[in-house]
Order: sequence, then C-alpha cells, then structure tokens
Amino acid sequence: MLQCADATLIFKALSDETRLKIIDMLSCEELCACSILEAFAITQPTLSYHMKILTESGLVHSRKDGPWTRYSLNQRLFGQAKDFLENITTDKPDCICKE
Amino acid sequence: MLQCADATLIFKALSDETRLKIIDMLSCEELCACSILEAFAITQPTLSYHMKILTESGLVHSRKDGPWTRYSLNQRLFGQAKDFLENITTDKPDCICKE
DNA sequence: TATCTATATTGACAAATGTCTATGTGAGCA
DNA sequence: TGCTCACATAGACATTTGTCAATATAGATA
Repeated sequence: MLQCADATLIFKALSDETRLKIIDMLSCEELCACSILEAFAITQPTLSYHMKILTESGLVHSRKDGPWTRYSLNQRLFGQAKDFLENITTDKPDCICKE
Repeated sequence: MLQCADATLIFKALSDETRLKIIDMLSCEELCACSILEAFAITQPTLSYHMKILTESGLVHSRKDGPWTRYSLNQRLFGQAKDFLENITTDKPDCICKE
C-alpha cells in the first residue's frame, strides 16, 4: 500500500496537462523521447524535464537503447494509485480521524 | 468522462500531503473546519486555503450550517478520477498518439 | 577521428504554491 | 447592541514549478 508521501509524488507527476498527454501516448506503446516531442510545442529540454518527473515518480519506466531512451508505463504503479484513491475515500478503522 | 484540464485540477488538489490526510478524515464522516484543524499543526487560514483548493477541484463539498462550514467527500468525482486514470493508461483508438 | 543525432544538465527567470499574520464577515448569544 | 466563535480574505514572503537558451554527454557513423 502506498504511503501519503509516495502518493503525493505520484499526484504531483499527474498534475500537469502535458504529462497527462504523454501518459496517454505511452498507453499505446513504448516510445522514445523524440517521438513524444513531435506531439508537443515544447523544447527538448522541457520534455526531458517532464520525463524526469514521470520516471522519478515511478509511473514511467525508461531504458537506454543505443542513442535513444525508450519510455513505457509502469502499469503496476497506476494500479496502486487507484487503490490508494479507493483506500483514502473509504471509511476504515485506522483512519487518521480516529487517533 | 473528465477532460485533461479538469483532471489536472483534481490531481493538483491531491498532490499535497495535508490535503490527502484531510480527504482520509472525510472518508469517515462529514466534518467542520474546526474539527479538521485540530488534527494538523497549521494555522486556520492555511486550512481554509487547503479547503478552498479541495472544494474548487470538486472533490469536496461544503455546506454552511449556522456558524460552521461542513465538509464532505464528493465520492462521484473520486470515481471519475479513477476512471480517468484507467482510461489514459489503456490503449484506445482515439489516443493522441494516433492523430 | 570528426561529426551527427538523441538526450540530459545547467542556469536564468516568471509564475504558481503553501505558509504566515492581520483583518473582515456573519451567525449566535448575553 | 456588543461580544464571541467559526471561517474567509488580503497581503507578504520563501519555495517550488515549468519553461527556455546554452551547453554537455554518449552512441552511431563517415
């Protein structure tokens, strides 16, 4: 189960429209940075910055393949994010309000 | 179905540890601001700021009850947030990458 | 080796965020 | 009416965020 601090990092990564669209693109297939860059009106360093936020949150995996960096979704963590949302919105005996 | 812009607002609201804990507290029951305030080491105006972020995102409902403001979760929107996450991480014919 | 291509890093900067103190507002009560 | 309680708003300020131009790095190729 995710802790609040991890969840905060994940939701921060999700709280930018460009990054949500990047995730949407990656839902279809693994992509290199250059393919993603074509879809947006941003510079290459800005994309690199967004990819760093996404990979450091754990939501996106990256692997080096020659000169390319290939990005793909970490579906498992998205599942955990949904579980986290389910958990904090459900009444439970160990809620912070009962301390 | 939520649009990216709405989703961004929701995830911004979720990307703060204090706000996640407030949501956790509200999962058990409707609470007034003063009850929530007791659980945190923040000032009243800071809590008021966080409650504004939460209500403006739509995740939390507020109603006036005499001198109190009572807050509760908008479970429906949390459901839509989960659906949104499901949607952007699933391959689909109308993905931005196919434009 | 020199060069090109793909990506990351650095430094600068404007805008947004989270926090505080001080103050305003509105409901209920003496 | 005047006071108190619950909450919101305004202004100030330090920190974080998103963006860019410039530069560095590392693999591929001529």
